[in-house]
Amino acid sequence: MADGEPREPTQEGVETRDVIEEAAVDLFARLGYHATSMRAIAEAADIQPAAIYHWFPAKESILIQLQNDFMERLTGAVTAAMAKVESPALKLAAAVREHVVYHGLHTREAFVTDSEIRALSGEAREALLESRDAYQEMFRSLIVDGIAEGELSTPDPAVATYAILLQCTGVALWYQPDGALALDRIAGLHIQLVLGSLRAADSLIDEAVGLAAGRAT
Amino acid sequence: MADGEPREPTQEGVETRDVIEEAAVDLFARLGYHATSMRAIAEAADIQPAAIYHWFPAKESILIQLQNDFMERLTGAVTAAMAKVESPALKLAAAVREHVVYHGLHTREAFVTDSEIRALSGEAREALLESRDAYQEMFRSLIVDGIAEGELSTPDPAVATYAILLQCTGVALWYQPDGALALDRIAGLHIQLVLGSLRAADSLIDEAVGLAAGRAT
Amino acid sequence: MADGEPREPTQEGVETRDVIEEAAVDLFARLGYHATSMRAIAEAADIQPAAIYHWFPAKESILIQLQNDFMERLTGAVTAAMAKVESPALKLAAAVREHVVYHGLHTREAFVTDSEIRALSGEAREALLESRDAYQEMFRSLIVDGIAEGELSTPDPAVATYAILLQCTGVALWYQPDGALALDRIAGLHIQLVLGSLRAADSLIDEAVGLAAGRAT
Amino acid sequence: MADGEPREPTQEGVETRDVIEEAAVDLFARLGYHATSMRAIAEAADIQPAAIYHWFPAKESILIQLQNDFMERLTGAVTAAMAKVESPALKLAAAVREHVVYHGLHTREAFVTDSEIRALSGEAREALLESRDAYQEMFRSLIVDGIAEGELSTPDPAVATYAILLQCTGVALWYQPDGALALDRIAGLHIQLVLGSLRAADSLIDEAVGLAAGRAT
DNA sequence: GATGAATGAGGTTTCATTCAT
DNA sequence: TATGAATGAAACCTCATTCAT
Repeated sequence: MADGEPREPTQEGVETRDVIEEAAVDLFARLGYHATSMRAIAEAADIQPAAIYHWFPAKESILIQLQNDFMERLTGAVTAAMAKVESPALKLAAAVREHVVYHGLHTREAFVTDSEIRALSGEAREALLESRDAYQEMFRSLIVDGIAEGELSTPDPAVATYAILLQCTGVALWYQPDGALALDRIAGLHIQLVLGSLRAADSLIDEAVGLAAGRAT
Repeated sequence: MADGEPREPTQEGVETRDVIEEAAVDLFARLGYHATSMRAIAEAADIQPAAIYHWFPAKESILIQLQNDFMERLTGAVTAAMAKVESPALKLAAAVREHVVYHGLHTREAFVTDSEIRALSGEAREALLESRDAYQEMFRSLIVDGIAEGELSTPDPAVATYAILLQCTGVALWYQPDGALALDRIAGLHIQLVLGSLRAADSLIDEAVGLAAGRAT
Repeated sequence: MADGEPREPTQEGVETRDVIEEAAVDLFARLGYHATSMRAIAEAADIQPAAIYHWFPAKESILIQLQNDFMERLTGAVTAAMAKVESPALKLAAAVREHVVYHGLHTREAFVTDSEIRALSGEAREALLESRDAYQEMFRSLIVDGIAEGELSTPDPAVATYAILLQCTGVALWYQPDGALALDRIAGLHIQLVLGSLRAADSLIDEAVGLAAGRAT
Repeated sequence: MADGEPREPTQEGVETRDVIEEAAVDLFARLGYHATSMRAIAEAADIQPAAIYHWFPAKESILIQLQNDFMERLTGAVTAAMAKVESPALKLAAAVREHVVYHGLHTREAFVTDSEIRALSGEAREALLESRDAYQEMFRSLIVDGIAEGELSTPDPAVATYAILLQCTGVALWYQPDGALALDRIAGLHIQLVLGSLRAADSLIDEAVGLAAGRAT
């Protein structure tokens, strides 16, 4: 938030900033942060390298903004989705669904946020790790609650949380918008996999998948 | 360790190659391939940068060797583990167990192999993608066979394969050898999660976990 | 001149490009292309090595530009000189004169263009060889025409062309602007040598030398 | 002579030294001295780079030996050829013939000797320049003598010497042993060109060409 | 708001050479 | 007689960044 504050948002200016971000996320996702040069970003954005420094104080700021924005919006979307249902298992299903859909809609941002944490230095890294941990904790406590309520079962909620988030986050790695599989269906499949791996009852799984179906972000 | 200090005369030349590889895998895993300089590798290996070129023709070659070695050994270990049991579900459990254990024993190699495919160029990239795809296909066909035999169930074996491998591979991201959790136990947990997500019967899961337990790589 | 001294603000950016070219041609001529480092060029141009890359994409580009410019201007000057007289022998004399004078005025460019063709790679080499061959062909056909008209005589026009161009080009190797010999006189001497070696009549030689005299480039 | 003295000439050893020299002259001629690496020479000689240092103390020594040998042998051959005839013009013709033939038989050595003088440093450069100057002086004094005897005529013997040697030396640049032109004929042509450019009588030229014909080195 | 020019540090790689064996 | 391993310097070039305009 602190880094790379937007200047006065005249219409043209804001566009340039967006063009830079778009170019950056695309290159970061395809080549990686360190393999992407400011020159390459500038070229993709059809401006001069120096112009980037009007909008971002440094290369790292583009990354930071990207990652923080993604985490904030993801957390918001998932929190909102969870609020709409009651039981822990259904909340978990809603969270999984929103997580998968959001990752499918923003594969590049998701991948960059996840894989380039190590490119950050100092405070920015700490901050991102913190919000990531908070995000994971949301899922873990749902699982714990679900166990407490007898809906779910697993010998190790912490490991299960890692495993579940990894498989859901991984959607960003292979999902393609123009592919044969609809994002909605993929989300449903993941609910089934997740609740299945937590030994939920068939009826609960069916309910969870059914509730989730047909709703878009 | 300091500059100028004479090193103990290396026992064999090949040791230098190993030292370079060790330094490289460590840095690649911590910083990423592009964020790791040859100078840094040389420093970590306590040699001059030029000496690296006596053993590897280019920076990329170190990465290629690392990745190919890992994939080859992983595939070998998993194939061998699968051969020891009969039914598709038990083969899958054995594969999951070996995959998790191998990734836990070689977290850095696993992570670098997985995350730095894009750092490769041309043929090396194609070759690695090919062997990765073949590896994935092993798992997918086990799932398909398990469904055919009535042991397993999932609406979409392809998506399930992605999801399962992602969560098992992810062990390399968080497992720490000196942590509280034994690798053996983590492997067992993943068998439970995987077979659970594929709706295997409780008895089958128990059998699979039991069979796997107590065997080391 | 010394380090750290502020330079007079360059009048125009393009001047830097010229300074680089001047430094490069000087070093290439004295040390050879491969013995000249970018650092040395930068130092001679009183800029940082990186600044060169603002004006030329690579070391080879400096050479290519140098050579192409020289060949183009030389060909233009010689072609123009030839157009001013009628008979083949007089055209040849005019060409020799212009060739010698141009080489004397641009000894370094001439020498570098001639001697560093092999430093080029691929297309640039082909292109330069082509323009050099076309240039040689101009001289050869003049000799052939002169023979046809009975003005000149030689058993082998091709060999004569090589020999004549070598001796005229060689002026760039030994001529010194501040030396005792005027360029004009050297050009006249070469007309005499060339026409003499082609058995031209004394009267024709005298006419050719006379026509050429007193005209500057 | 001083540099790179041959060790005890056991049969194998001498062979290695020759192989190195052969590889070096070939590469120096094709790529230039500075563009040729010791590794490349070693590879062409099918040995390890370190082995070269058993036979030559440094890269420059290979060049020095090459150039000195060539100049010594060339001077010897030309001197011997000159001794066989009497008048200055015929001596010049014999010298031209021997010079051309020797350059045709040793194009690579000739070219390297001529073009890589600037690659030498210090004493070696001085020494080579000295022997080159002495060689040129031989030709110049023949021309001066020829003029004194009324056989030859040129307004400037010094310039004529440069021009004549440049065209004759240039044979090394374009002559190809397997080409259509016999070296003998090329030598004859150059005698004609040289004596022609010095305004020798037709009868003298015919005699000079005739005397030279049919003799091989 | 954006550019063109430039910088200083550092990137990967190659160089000629050395030396113990 | 030759090698394999290693070195320190330097090669070309790219990097993120700055700044006057």
